[in-house]
Formats: sequence, structure tokens, C-alpha cells
Amino acid sequence: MKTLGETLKCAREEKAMILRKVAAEVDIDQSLISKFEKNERKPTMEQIVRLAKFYELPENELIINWYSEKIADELKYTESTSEILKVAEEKINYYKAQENGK
Amino acid sequence: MKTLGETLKCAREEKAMILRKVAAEVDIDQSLISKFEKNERKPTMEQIVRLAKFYELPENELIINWYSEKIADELKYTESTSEILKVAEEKINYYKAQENGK
DNA sequence: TACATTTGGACAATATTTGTCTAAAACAAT
DNA sequence: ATTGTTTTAGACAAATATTGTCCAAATGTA
Repeated sequence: MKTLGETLKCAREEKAMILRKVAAEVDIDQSLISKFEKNERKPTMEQIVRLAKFYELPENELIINWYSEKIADELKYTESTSEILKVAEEKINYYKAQENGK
Repeated sequence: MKTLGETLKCAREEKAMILRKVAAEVDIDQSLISKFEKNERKPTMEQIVRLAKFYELPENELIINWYSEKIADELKYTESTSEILKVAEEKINYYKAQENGK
């Protein structure tokens, strides 16, 4: 299971590009991209989309990674996490059912 | 499955108290408490703890509700939610294993 | 050593969340 | 209906958190 940062870094290495170049192409500060790769900063959704496009990575995978890391981060030091996730899923399903029914 | 707001409101009604009184007791603006009950605002953790104590509710249940609602909110308009939650759980377990091993 | 790339850290800029206040809405009781 | 009470909505300031930017230090490499 790769982190979002690892995924981005691998993608860049695949393309054999240096940060400065990528930064110029996707118009994001190179220092920021470095931090993304080291999981020190979280890209915004827009940045994710641009990076996915640029690296030709499946956007959906990055997004799944992005959200799951966000959630993992929130629950990292919390107890009852599996219970929390279970309840969260129920609530989401409930919301979504509401949406469809209306 | 009750929302956090519903739980709080029920607890207050059990005790037959008006907002103004609760507000004074737990030292939180009554308007805020009203919003908590209507799920328009999310209490801080500290507020949760104080309310749980005051209403004599199991703190852990409120916390589970709090986190799960937060997550549900984040994923409400997102796709692949069950995938996201699954990956999130894996990551959490991974983090926690790290913690123990160190 | 000299050069290129990556990284860390400080700080300003933005965005998000929170608390507070006030008045309007809703509800009762008479 | 009017009065009195409770709840709620909305606007706004205050406090927090997140983000973008810059530059210098660290790292790597020939």
C-alpha cells in the first residue's frame, strides 16, 4: 500500500524528471511538490487533478489515496477507529439514500 | 442511528431543561448549543466532553458519533466512499502498528 | 570543489471554523 | 390577540488551520 507521496514520487521518477521541471509544468512551487512527495503537505484537490493529468495517473486512485490519508490522519491517535469507520459508512449510505430519494 | 444533535437534544429533554440553563451550566452560548442540536455546528472535543459529563452520557459514544459524522460529511459528495474507508482503515492499522513497534 | 537537486523552515496570505450577539421566529398560556 | 418564554437564524468578529512562497541549508554527484 503506497502513500500518496510515494505514488507521486514514483511517477516522477518514472518520467525521470526533476522537481523544478514538474513544478514549471504543473505550476506548483517545487518545494511544495517535494513536500507532497514526503507527505508533509497535502495537495489540494485541484493539484491532485493536475498532477494526475501530468503524470498520466488514474485520478480516481489518487483521490482515494488522498481521502483515505486524510481520514487516517484524523483518526491516528483515536480509539474505537473501526467502530467510527463503520458508523461513518452507515451515515454516508443514509445521506446518499436521502439524496436519491428526493 | 441517531445523529449527535439528536442525542444531545434527547438528553436535554430527558432532563427537562431549557437551553439557557444548560448554556449557563456548561458555559457554552445557548445559540451554539441550539446549533449543535440541529447539526448546524460541530462541538469541539472539549465541548463534547463537557456535555457528556453534564448530561451523564457515555463520552465514548458521543466521540464515535462526532468523528463518524465528520467523516460522513467529508465524503458525502464523493464517490468510491467504501473503497476510501477500507483503505483508510488499512492505513490506520499500519500507523498504529508502527506506533507499537517503536 | 563546484554545480544541481532536494529539503526544511519561516512567514505571509487564505480559507475555514468558532464564538458572540441580536433580533426574529416559534411556541404557550392566559 | 398580547404577553412572556424558548428556540433559532444570521451577521460578524475572533481564533485556528491550511496553503503558497521564498530562500538558505542539506544532500547528492561529477
